[in-house]
This record gives sequence, C-alpha cells and structure tokens, in this order.
Amino acid sequence: MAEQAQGDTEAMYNFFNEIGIISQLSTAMFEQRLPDGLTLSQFSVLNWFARVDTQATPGRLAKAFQVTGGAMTNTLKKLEAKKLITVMPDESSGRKKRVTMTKKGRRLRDKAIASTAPLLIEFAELFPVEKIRRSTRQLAQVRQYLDDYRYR
Amino acid sequence: MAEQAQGDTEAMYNFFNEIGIISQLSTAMFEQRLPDGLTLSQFSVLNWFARVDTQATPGRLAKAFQVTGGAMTNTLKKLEAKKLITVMPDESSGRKKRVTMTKKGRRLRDKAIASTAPLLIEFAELFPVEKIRRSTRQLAQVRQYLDDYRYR
DNA sequence: GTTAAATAGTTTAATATTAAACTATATCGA
DNA sequence: TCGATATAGTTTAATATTAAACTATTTAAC
Repeated sequence: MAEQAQGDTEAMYNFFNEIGIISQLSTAMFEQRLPDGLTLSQFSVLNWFARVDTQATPGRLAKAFQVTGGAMTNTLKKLEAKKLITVMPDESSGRKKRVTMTKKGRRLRDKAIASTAPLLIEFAELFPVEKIRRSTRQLAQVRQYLDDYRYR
Repeated sequence: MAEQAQGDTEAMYNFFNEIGIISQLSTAMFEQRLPDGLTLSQFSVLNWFARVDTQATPGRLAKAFQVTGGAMTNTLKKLEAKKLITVMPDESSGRKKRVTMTKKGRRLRDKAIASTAPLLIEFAELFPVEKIRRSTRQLAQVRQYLDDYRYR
C-alpha cells in the first residue's frame, strides 16, 4: 500500500493518548494510597527488591525502570533518607555502589502492597485477570518495540 | 471467592507498569520529532483545534486533557508566545477567555502531523491498525473506569 | 438588593524528571 | 605501562506538572 489513510495514524495517536491518560490517572490513584508519602518510583524500587533480587547497583535499577541515572540517584536518596534502603560502596569496584533494602523497607513495602491491594481487587472485578494478562502481553510487545526503536 | 491470589494483584501491577513505560517512551519519541520544540501537550492542544472545535475556553481544554487549570495556563502561555494560538477575553463573561488557533498554529500542526507520521506508519507495519483499534477500545474502558473512580 | 457560594483562570511553591556536564574509576590497546 | 576510552554515579539547570492559595466574576439564596 502506497498511502496510509489519515484515520490510521489517528488510530495510533488515540492508542498512545489512552495510554498516557491511564498512566497519569493510575499513578495518581496508586500514590494516594501509598503509605509514608511513598511515590510510585520509590515504591517500585522497594517492590523490586522484594520480587527480583535482594541487592543491586543504582545503574541496574535505573535500567530496570527505564529512567536516567540522575533520576535514580534522586529516588535512592529519598529512600535512604527514610532508612528504607542502604547504600554502600561496592567492595569489588570503586565506581559501583551496592543497594539493599532494610527491614524497615521490607515492612513498608508489605504495608504498601496491603494498602493498595483493595484498589487492584476492585479493579479486577470489572477487568478479569485473564483479560488483563492478555492485554499486558500485547502491551509488552509494544514496549519492546519502542525500546528497540530508540537505540537504532 | 474470598481470597485473591497474590499473582492476581501482581498481574494488575504489571499491566499498569507496562502502561507507564509505554507512555514515557512514546512521549519521548514523539517529542523528538515534533517541530519548533513543541511538547506533546502543546501539540495536543493544536491538534485538538484541528479535530474537535475551532475555539475553546482554557477550562474546556484542561478538562479534555485531564490536566489542572494551572498546567493549561502554562501550556497556553507557551503556545501564545509562539503565536500559535490567540487568547482573548470572552465577550459574554468576564471570567472566561476565548482561545483560538492562528493560521501559523494550523500550519505548524500540519507540519507536526507530517513529521511524526513516519513513526506511526512504521509502527503500523508491526502492529496492524485493527489490532490497535481493538486495544484502544479496551484501554478506553479502563480509562473510563479510572476516571469515574476518582470522583467517588 | 445584598451577601454567600460557586466558577474561571492565574500564581506560587514543591517535586519528579531529563539532558548535559562533571568526577572518579576501570578497561583496553599499543 | 601509559594514554585513551568507556563506565558508574552525581550534580546542575531546565521543564512540565500538581496542589493550594489567590483574584475576579458570576450565580444563587434569602
């Protein structure tokens, strides 16, 4: 096909538009329920330690969340100030740092999960988990595409 | 069902997580291609005038894009400084203002559409428009839910 | 008609983010 | 081994956004 109908690009535009609004609304709703003034970014780091690994470098976390190093420095500082994580120099390399979650961090993460669960459970009543999983798989493909695209 | 498996809330979490990352990546990619240093917000306003109505109050635009009045004031100021829109006092009410797009604004909007189209067209090769439309309909339901939820 | 409440828009202070410049350390090539 | 380059992380300046306080105007209640 040589030409693309104007409605086609509009469909793409609408898609990304919905994505943007959902991102905005869901972040706001989620943060309202988070304890201790945790932001979504801060919670995400704590949750990462609970789900993925018990330790990490700032760089690994920055990559995992697709944010700049500077943004991660900022997030980690906030978490450290609240004594939810520990940041130590890495023995094996003077450049790197070793980040771990404190017990207090783990407790707050669990509390955060508990206080946001009702939101997700109610959401699940209208949007069944299997549907959501299917959507997520599709979205992951889109995310992967965009992710590859930007390093071309 | 009394209890919800832990994996269920995790599925929801993953869903919103993908949404957030796609929002971030797509906005960045889009803005890179926009002419004249237009931000996505600024472009969206111009595009609104091309697609929805030829005039609006700041409040109507703020609602349309789900941003605060302050954010819209800021966006409109930037657009006005670039002479892409005109902001005039409303004859019928001293509180309101009347916003319209200038010819220059219309031209820049068309240019923006043209310069971002390749992105969307290439995207459409991997993600067929019908699939995207279907996703968008699902996402719109989610957005609607969240939108209703926050005013309860 | 006057006063109270609601509405439209702006301003201000705070915050999370980015890109770019910077510091420090590690690696690699000759 | 030394010099160049790459990597890890931080800092700085700029920006878009929000919530809250504020101004001005309109609407509503009495």
